[in-house]
Amino acid sequence: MKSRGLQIRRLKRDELPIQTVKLARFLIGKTLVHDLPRGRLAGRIVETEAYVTGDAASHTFRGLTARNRPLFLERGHAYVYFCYGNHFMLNVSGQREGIGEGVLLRAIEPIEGIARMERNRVTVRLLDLARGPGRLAEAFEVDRRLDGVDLVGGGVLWLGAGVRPAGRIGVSVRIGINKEAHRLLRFYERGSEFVSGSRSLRK
DNA sequence: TATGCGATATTCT
DNA sequence: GAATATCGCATAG
Repeated sequence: MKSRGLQIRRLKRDELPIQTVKLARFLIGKTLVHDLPRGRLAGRIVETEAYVTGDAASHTFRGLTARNRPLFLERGHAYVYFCYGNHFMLNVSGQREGIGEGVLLRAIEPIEGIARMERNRVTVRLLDLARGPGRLAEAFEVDRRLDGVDLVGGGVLWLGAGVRPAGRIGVSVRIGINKEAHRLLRFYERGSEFVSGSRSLRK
């Protein structure tokens, strides 16, 4: 008996705030979906970080390069890059075309395709499937082939409306950076066990 | 719980 | 050649 999964409505670009920090907050509770030939991977976004203009921690701090080009696309495009020689990171561009800003997706609560995520991650611990940006990309089979795709344009990797309302949203400093470490640009669903970082970073 | 470390590829200096 | 938006494992307390 094949599961039909739940209905998830695709978000339209018009629904995305035209401001990266607002988008980072907006995306908490929304859905990330990757439709693959053998099934769907989906989950609730529970943790994000914003990277904005003038931010030394942003990949666009020194302007447009071949790598960061997707961040300069109209809001809602994917920027996927390879980090620390091991992991892919998935970002959503957050501004009007020509402005290089984005939102890093840091953690997801798995909803659909869990068995496949377990295989992708070589772990059966539900909490660890997509808790952290590198794990998230691995669970969702996101790699550089998806760099630059439109997440609100009808493709296989897309943003959907929330299947359950977001809880209270917490704000904190970002994780894993050295520059601009004081800025409060990390957003998360408070109390969620699917959020990365230490316990204090989930409260 | 917290800290430390190695692995590893790509980008930019 | 240095830096890096990480992870998983090890060890200590």
